[in-house]
Amino acid sequence: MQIREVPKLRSAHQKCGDCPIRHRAVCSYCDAHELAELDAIKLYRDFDAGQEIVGEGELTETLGSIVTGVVALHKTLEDGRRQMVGLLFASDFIGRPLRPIAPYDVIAVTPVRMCLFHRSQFEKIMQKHSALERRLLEMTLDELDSAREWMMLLGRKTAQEKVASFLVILARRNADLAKRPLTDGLVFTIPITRESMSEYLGLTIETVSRQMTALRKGGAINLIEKRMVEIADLDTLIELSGDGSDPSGWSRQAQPA
Amino acid sequence: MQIREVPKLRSAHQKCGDCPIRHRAVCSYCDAHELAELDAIKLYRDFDAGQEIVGEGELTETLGSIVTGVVALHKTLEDGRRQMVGLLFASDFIGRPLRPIAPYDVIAVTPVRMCLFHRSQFEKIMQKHSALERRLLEMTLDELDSAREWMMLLGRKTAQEKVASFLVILARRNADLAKRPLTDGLVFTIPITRESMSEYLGLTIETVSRQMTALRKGGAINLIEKRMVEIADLDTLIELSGDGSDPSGWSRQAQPA
DNA sequence: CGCCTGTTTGATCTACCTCAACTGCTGTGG
DNA sequence: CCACAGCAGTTGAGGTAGATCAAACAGGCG
Repeated sequence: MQIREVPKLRSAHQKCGDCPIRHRAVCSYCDAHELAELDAIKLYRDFDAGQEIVGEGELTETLGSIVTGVVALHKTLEDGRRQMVGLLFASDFIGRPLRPIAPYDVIAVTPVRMCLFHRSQFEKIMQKHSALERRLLEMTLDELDSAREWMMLLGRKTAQEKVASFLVILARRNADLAKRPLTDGLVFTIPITRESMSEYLGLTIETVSRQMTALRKGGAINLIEKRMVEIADLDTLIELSGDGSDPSGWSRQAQPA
Repeated sequence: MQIREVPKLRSAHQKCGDCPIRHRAVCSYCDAHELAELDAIKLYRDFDAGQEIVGEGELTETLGSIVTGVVALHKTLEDGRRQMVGLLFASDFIGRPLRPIAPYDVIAVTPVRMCLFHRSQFEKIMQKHSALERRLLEMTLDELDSAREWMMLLGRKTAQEKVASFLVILARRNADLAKRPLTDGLVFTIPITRESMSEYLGLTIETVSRQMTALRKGGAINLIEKRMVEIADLDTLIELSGDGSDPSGWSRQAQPA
């Protein structure tokens, strides 16, 4: 559990200007001067897949952005039941300024590189320059919308709809990142295990597996590998996801205005 | 449905200084000067119980704080399944700056008085004075935590645990507002119908009713009236709610630093 | 090769849903 | 003042989606 004891520090000290998440992360509204201030205090750190980044209830002395990789937020009940409450990707921000105690586990799902700041230093800069604060507010509002969409999924959707919805989200994100339209034939990998999927969707691992097979047999998807999906029939998949015309949501990836 | 056409405008133009939510709302960090600016553009509006304040997918031209009353946020699937995704009380903020399209219905559960601002005016002031923005960020982060706690409830808790959890939240909030400790004997009213409870908890109305009876028969609560609950045995109730020692959460009402 | 982890598939069980009836209030109108 | 309609809530009987328990399979790795 405490692999965290030996954090890797490979300080591949990259200039912020070249950063792959420069235009989407919390720093995206910063001007050159502000960026320089952040640059001076930032710190890269790598985590292995499966490694715990922060434990539920812990005091966190750092916060920062995901540069590469996928991170999951988990809550656990005493008897071990677990629910994923966030799934974060490159450019997403981890840690809550002014709220030092983590209300959930933070776990690297794939190998992850973080761009970290010390809490107090970051908070100081944030109070000085509103660009950071503004962007963080935007990102938090988007997270909140996404959490609410997820609540609808957890509370009211069937197992089939949950799994289909999850695949649509992943497909959207992948099409987005590849700057390609979301169409039949799109192939992407599911970055998490079936077990994590079940924790995301409020199901058991068996039910997730059965629904994946059902979607495959129903012609909505092809399973190229267990973790590699091809969208065979997007319309069907969206239909099965329960939010057909999807007026509001899911696309948290909305461009930052 | 469109009772909204005839909004009451009773402009009981109250000074911000006397406002009951002055020290908790989005404006709580504002100094006298900033407050005066807000005062100049604010507008009170009252809504009846059951009235729709904003519809899902609508463009909202106003945002603001709840002065009195209870407000619910709902999402609806095409086939009519509904999930409550937020339950807001006095001093909570409604509306998302920079995000004009509402991703959910906003409905007055009790009679509600709102303190409203025009979106563009509010955003302008917000960009000028960071006090507003800072407080809004804090409140949004707290909402997000609360949404995540709720996800845990929806995804993993049993019907019994859901209902017990809901009662504990209400009890906490009531004890808080009354500035009294949370103990056996506390009496409070449930501000929503059984139907709304079921939409909050991702259950049916019948299951909610059955679990209320079970909690009563189990000696955890007394039902003074259908909507009025006495905490008979707080320890049992918390035990049944599933998060016994509750390390992290539920207490979104944390004092603003 | 055999072990381990992740995944699939099958058989059964149960918590919660669905459908239906009934109770108690409150308001309305003859 | 009573009849009764309408709504919120409760209770019961039976059905089902998804959980649980169990077994088998596939791929990677020492």
